[in-house]
Amino acid sequence: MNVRQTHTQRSTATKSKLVEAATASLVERGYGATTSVEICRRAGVTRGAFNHHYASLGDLYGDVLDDLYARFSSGSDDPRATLQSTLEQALSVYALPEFKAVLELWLACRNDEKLGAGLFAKVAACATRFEPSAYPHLAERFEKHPAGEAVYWLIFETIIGLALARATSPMGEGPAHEAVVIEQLLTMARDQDAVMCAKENHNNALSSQPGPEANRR
Amino acid sequence: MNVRQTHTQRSTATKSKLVEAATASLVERGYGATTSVEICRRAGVTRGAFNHHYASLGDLYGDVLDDLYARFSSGSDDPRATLQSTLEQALSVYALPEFKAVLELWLACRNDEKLGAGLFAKVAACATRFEPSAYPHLAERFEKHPAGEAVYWLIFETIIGLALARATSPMGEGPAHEAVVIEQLLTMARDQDAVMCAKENHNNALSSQPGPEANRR
DNA sequence: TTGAATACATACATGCATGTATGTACTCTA
DNA sequence: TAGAGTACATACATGCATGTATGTATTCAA
Repeated sequence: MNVRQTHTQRSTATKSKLVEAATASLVERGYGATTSVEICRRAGVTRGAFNHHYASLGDLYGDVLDDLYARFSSGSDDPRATLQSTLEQALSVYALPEFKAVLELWLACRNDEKLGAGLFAKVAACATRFEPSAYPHLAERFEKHPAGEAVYWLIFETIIGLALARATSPMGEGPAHEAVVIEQLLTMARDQDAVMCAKENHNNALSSQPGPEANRR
Repeated sequence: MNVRQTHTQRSTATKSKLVEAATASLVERGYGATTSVEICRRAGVTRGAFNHHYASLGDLYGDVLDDLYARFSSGSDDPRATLQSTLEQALSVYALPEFKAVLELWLACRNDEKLGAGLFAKVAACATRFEPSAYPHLAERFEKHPAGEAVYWLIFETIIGLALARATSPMGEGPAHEAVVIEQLLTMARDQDAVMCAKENHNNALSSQPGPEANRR
């Protein structure tokens, strides 16, 4: 029916279509409504094709998570990361519609034992990518400045909260107070960066950077 | 079979059992696995009883949300609320296992059109209970101190993030960094309270309260 | 006290998601 | 190029959740 294709070409193409369809369905309709029938309908393949490549939905979700994590953490290995740059990277990611797919799978892992058995290790492995240890230079500074790590985790949890707000809003838009919260986070990140930077190289950073306590509004 | 009971007594007792069973099932097994069969099994009633009182699961979830909101917001109408007291009230609530039931229903509302049609108004009405306007004295101060409202919303979203972390963890426990994040929030709340309080009654608050920039760690 | 309404209980029918089993066309390898 | 393996497609069977319809016991109201 199609043009001539190698086996691996057909396989990867079909699996890719299934992964994309599953992601889209998770975002638009949630975990509960994301059935194999719905996924195959979106992907334009039959359930036979799905069953040939994946033993269960959980298997497919494994590939979905791999795909999403790869998208989310691209470019996160900058060796000169600061709290501000880390925050800005996170901000560029959390508002993506696909983030809802991750939230759906997180909750599903907790709820569905069979799914969790297969996926939980992958979820846990992903979680380490968001820990400070994933940013060596940040982690190093945190050893001397525990307050920096506190700010890091505060930023992290706040972003998750904002992502959940988007995921639960009817059109996927952010809450009315989103901008002001982000502004607050940016201020905190910059202030803490200034503190940590100032103590590293004593007296040359303070003049060019705003003071650590600046809360301009 | 039972001792003599009035009609309304039997009704309220049965509905109460159904609400509790539904909440427990939402917490333990999530929205997807919370079927009418499962709820009735937990409640110890037949599906006939359930169908007699509720036209659908969505109707029951309406009562579930009412019950949970009543529990969560009890005592939130203190006229002398501060950011710190509001935060402490929130901290005493968000870690309750029942909070996961609310999260499940929030996401389900977004995912399930039929459910959302009936429940979304109720969810939105609940959301207003968490807005600053629900704390008149706080809202009044925020008019002169927009930064206070920023801190308020930051606290709000961070707590949601922490609640989600608990909801998605295998045993419902908080993340390792939970304590340090909460400590950071408390510091921010106290500092901002001091700022707002200091500007209200000029010079008597600063001596007894820690300075607004204190970040003791 | 008697009819009517309420509060259930039971049984049946329907729809849907999944799993499996088998058939077919294409591709690779020897 | 011929057999074998791969990549699907189709059909059937099963299980489960929901809705409905009807039956029964209890309570209420006149």
